[in-house]
Amino acid sequence: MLEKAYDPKPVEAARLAAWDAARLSHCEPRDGARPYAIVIPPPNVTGALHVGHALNNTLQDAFIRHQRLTGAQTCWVPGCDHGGIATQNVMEKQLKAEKADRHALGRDAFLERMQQWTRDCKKTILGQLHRLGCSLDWEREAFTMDEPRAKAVFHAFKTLWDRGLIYRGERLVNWCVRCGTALSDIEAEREERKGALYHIHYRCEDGSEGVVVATTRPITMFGDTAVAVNPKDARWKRMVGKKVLIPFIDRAIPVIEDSYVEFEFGTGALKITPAHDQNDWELGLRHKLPAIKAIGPDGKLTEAAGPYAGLSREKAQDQVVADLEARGFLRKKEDHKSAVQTCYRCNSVIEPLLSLQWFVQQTELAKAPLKALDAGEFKIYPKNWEKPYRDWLVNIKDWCVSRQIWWGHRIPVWYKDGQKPLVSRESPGAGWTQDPDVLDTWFSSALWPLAVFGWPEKTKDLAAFYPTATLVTGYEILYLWVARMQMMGLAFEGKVPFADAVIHGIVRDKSGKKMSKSLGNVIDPLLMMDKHGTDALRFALMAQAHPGKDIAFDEQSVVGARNFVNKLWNSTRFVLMNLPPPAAAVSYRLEKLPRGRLELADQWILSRYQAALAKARTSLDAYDPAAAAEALYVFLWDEFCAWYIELAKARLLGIDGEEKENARTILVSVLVGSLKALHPIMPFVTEEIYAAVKGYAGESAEFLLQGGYQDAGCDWSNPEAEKEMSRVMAAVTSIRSLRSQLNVPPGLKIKAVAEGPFAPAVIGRHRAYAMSLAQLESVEPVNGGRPPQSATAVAEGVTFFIPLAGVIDFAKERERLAKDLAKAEGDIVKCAAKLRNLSAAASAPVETVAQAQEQHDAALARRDRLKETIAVLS
RNA sequence: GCCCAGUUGGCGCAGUGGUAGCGCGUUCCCUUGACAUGGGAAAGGUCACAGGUUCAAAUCCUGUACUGGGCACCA
Repeated sequence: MLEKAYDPKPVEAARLAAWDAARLSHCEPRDGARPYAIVIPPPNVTGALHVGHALNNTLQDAFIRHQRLTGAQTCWVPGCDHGGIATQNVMEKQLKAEKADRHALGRDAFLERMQQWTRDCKKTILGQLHRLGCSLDWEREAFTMDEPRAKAVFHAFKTLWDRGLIYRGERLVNWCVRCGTALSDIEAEREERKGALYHIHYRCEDGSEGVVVATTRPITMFGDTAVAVNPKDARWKRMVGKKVLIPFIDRAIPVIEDSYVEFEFGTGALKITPAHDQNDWELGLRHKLPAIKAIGPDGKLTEAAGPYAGLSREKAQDQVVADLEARGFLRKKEDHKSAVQTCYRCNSVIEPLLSLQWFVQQTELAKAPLKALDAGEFKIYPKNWEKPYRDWLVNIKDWCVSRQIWWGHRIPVWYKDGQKPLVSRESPGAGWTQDPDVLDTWFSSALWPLAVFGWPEKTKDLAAFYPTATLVTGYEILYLWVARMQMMGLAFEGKVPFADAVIHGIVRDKSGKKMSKSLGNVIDPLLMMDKHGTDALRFALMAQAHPGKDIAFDEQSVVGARNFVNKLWNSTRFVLMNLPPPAAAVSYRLEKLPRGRLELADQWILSRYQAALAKARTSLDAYDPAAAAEALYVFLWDEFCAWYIELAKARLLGIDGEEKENARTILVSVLVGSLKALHPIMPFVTEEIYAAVKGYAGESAEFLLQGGYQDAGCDWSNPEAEKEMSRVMAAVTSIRSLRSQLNVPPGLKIKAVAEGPFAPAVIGRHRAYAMSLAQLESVEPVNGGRPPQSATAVAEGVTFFIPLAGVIDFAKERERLAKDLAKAEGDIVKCAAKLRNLSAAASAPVETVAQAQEQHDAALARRDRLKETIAVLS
């Protein structure tokens, strides 16, 4: 016998142990079954998982389990990402807390510590994924920096090099002063900040007035190599060709013309600093201007800044502005908002810096992904991300892949005086030194779907599971990761790495704010699992995972899901209580039911059951778990438990016979089929229940995943039964409502009489339903008119009179009925308007007209009954 | 500046042409042999605004406002 309340902890532990022991989620490629593979977005080894990871991985697990239940051979590959800058930052913080730093430690010792950290962190993360119930193939664990992946990285680099798609060059790159490394364009985020626009006077070399330039960053003037004005700008025409002097250092720079310069902005004169601004860099190229670095990689001003050399950016800014003002160079200072670029890892302001870096040429590589998108070989769900994705590929710029950090794949290029650089994994010999930089962490991530299957080797796994089916990730890494995987996969294997990308939202706090440690609003998924159970957390997330939308996460939703889990548990308890002992039990299977002899509730629930399962399946096929969760929740709670179980009670308590057996068959079958449908979302409780009931269902699979979805055997769809049942329910509800409003004690059985076209059904074949669900002592036809001292309940096709001598308050009853009447009148107006509309239109569908007519007539009938009753009461 | 989403009861969200739904919360009643992690009944919304298309609009179109996001930026 099951416990009264579901206790997730012991169940989860036991189920995980059993799944592991059976290697349930391990897969070897085999012939015959359709492959369905997913590679996990490898979490960075930066710490523990957060609730966003819980969402991401529950989605994947739901899809994997769903596909497996449909008969696919599924493969879900686990792993972690070394996480480059992000992880190195974590370690640097640790070192700082120990009053140490990586330079003091040295590269080798630092890397050793990183390895140790990585081992611990991987264990934590994979343990958490395991706890979440993820049916990952634990025997395939991969890491972006392990040996097989290192081989893949080298092979990719070498291949791109050989194809001429990798080059080294001095370019203006996004430089994070704090992280001490270059970043790619997408790793620099833009942020609007308040600042000032400074108007600075540059004297003319010949002693004349000179020009006034406007800039937000006065300190870059030490790197100026020209001042540009618009050729059509009469104001500055006189200055063109002359030379002006940079304040404080008096370096002379030419005044040139370029139509890029806007008249309206600032003074119309633009100082040009090719080494510190992207636009200036391009202007510099156009006019063959030299590039002078005024700010170094450490964020401090260089010798070019003369007296300011050695000051930090921030200090120098204040000092230079003060001095400009003191010396009369500052002509004007106005408030100005400008977009600054910040580092996506540490949020500090990025400095455009001229430096020697490695780049991957992108235009060529972007062609195949665009073609794949156009051809429909690659789809993004939801579709609205396809346009930004396409735009990014179309406007793509070369990818800076070198990072001046230590944690990562070292660039496999070796240098020796007088020799061409050599691409090699191993040292080519004495005298050669390896490039000190490492590759962007996204370089190895881009190879992930290939590398986890052993690429570049032509492995069986690669043949079986590449291309993979689905990639599940957040929109924040659509370009950073998704697009790059497409480029690499197509470049190396000629096939998309995954056919579908499912883009989900981010999990926010309950008021919709982004979770962050500093706000203190982060939700720990482990805590949620501890408090409410893993299935509850998973269900809560899935029920809100509408395609592409963010989730406002409230712990209450987990409590609600926990309640649903418990409801499922208890409905099972009820079913088991009403079955014969296992030894005596036959197997209850839908195909054994006598189709022609089922009663209304049976026909109804089977029809609803079939619809719910179909909805759940198609929703999961369409990557819409919220719709699947909703369909199953409503079916199980509001239909199966609230109505069917209640209706079946009478039969189960009654005499043995076909009717009781039918009820048992349906209870067991519908329960088992629903468990299977629910299993992708809540694997633990469904597995536990399945173990308890599968014997009755004639199933022998050890685990739910091994059995596949239930085959209903035939089409149970039955619109007539659904309609009839909904009328019964409405009749029952009308009596319940009356009882409640007249304060009839719930336990008190009452007598009722009924009239109307649907009354024979209520009194006759559905008599037992009405009796038990509405707590009636009896229900009889009206004989000789309305009973005196009775209350009235008007439902569609049937009116009940409940004699309540002494109990009934006539004023209250009139009030109640008046309300119903008003509702009926309102309905009539609406229905009549609709009917008029429809009759005026030639194109109106016949069924719509018939339905509207029916609704109209029903409302009319209801109104008439209510009017009569009110008249009698007055 | 351009583009894309969103705007529905107190809160969070479904709902792509035919009388507005769900969860949580709220009110009243109920410890009746599955479940108080429960049951029953109820209150609560002119579906952001303005036009338009249609017999019929929360739903389709146009515009506006606000919110969020993406992209690109005039230093």
